[in-house]
Amino acid sequence: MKFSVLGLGMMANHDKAKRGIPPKADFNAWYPAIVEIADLVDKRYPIKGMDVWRPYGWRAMKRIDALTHAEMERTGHDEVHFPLLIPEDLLEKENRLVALLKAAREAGVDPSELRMDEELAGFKKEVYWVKHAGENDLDVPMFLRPTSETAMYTMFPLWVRSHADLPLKTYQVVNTFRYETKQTRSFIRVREIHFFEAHTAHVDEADATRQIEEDLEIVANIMNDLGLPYIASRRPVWDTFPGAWYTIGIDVIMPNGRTLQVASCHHYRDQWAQAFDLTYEAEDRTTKHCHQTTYGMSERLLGAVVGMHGDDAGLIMPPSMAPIQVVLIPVAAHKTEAVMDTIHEVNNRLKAIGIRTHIDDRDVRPGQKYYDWEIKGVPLRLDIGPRDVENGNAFAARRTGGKQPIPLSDIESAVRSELAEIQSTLVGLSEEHRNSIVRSVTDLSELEGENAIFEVAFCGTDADAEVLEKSSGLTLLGEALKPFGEARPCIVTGEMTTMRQHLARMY
RNA sequence: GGGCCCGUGGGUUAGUUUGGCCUAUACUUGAUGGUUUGGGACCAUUAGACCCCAGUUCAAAUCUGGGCGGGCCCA
Repeated sequence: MKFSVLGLGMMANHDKAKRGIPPKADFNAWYPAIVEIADLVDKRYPIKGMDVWRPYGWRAMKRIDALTHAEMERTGHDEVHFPLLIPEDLLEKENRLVALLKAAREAGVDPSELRMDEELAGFKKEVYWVKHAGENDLDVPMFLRPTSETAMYTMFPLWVRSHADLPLKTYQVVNTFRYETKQTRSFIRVREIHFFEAHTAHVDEADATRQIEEDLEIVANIMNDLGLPYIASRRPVWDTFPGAWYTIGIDVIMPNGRTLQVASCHHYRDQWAQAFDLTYEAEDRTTKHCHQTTYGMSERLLGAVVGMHGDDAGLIMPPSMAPIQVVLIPVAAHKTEAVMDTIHEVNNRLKAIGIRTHIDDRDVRPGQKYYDWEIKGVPLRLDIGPRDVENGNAFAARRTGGKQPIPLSDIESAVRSELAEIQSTLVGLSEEHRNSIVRSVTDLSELEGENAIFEVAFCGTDADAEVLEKSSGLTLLGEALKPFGEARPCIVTGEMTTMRQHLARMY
């Protein structure tokens, strides 16, 4: 914000305050403010952690979903839709599975390498229960799905009979529920979650592993579309999803250097299949257990887009998912009829090539429109006034910075290249951001400083990891999917290793 | 699990310590009319609130208890 000696600065300051956007540097104030000011959500619904999606926010989310649907179609997943309610008794299978794995782990592994496992029964406390219907208590209580393994794997055995039914690749986009007791935050920590989950079943471990590789490719595509910097890590054992052989977490690097897990993939091997009797008849007529995977993402993707790209003036939507890619602003339309004619012509031509446009013909001053659309993060603005019509131009202003006239005669390709430039600016910024935040360190004493993620060589036990986390106050994201090229000494044990791990502050 | 704090128009808030001056402050917002319109215009008119229940009291936004809702800190 600029201040002038003439008091105009004071005016500007006051006007800014009208919208009440705190500076982005104060992220913890900026984020909750901007999601409401930009009309993404209405937090006034009287249940904590359950925001109302407003039209603009919902459209933004649906655009992100559209990217996901396109990837699902490309990779041959079929969309399904399971019930929200799950009967309590189905949980028994799952509990038995988790207990079994826990026992096995404890029996087979040196206890010094294991951490204390607090939860397990914790699951029941984090879900919403339906215990009455009408006037009656239910014989079998039901709960609102926190995720759909239990529901789906009850049905999968009915669907899978032979190897010809495999691979089974399904997904759904649904709401899931978690009874959060901690502080909630729009999109980031909520009680009703807009959730995507893909569930697959395969003939063997190798095929399931190939699925995980495909999942990571999908992650890469979507993250590139959204311009988000991320780290994919194989989670430590204690952070592995119950019942999973291993879990890969996808963490976005937020502006303040904290990480936000936006997605995860789980390789279940045949552990769940054994618990749920998910078998198939192989070509050699023998009966085998399926190997399964899941891949989940949530509305946190939108939270990451908001957090990563926004600035002091509001949101910045990447063109790939912006509900409105181009806003058309008629200027001084009352002076020349040709202004509105030109606006409509440009609008029609852009719509014809599939660009999402909006004409802002409200009867307010242009300046107010500019500010409004900056807050909402529309990537490209086209002003058209009498002067522009005369010159055969539209005046293009990029939300990422920069303004210039572009020719009306070739408006389609000019707009396309403006949008492409905005997209690549955002991707470029995201890479810069990653490079500025991730710091490679070789000694425990260097694990200091705010706004940083530390890359280390680490191959210690769970107990070593616990010490590492406790002493630094950071969280171990896990083993990066790409190891170091050459072995280095482990930051704790000093042993040579290529294991590349990250330590960060997580949301 | 333990501790602390808060609840006033759509939003942000003053007033609560010490009950009465509250027929509740200011900004913002909404509506209507007019003048305006190339970076947040202005004027006029107008709309809108003390979380709920019980109690104390001549008198409660203010005190007490409970409920509901929200926030923060620690494990």
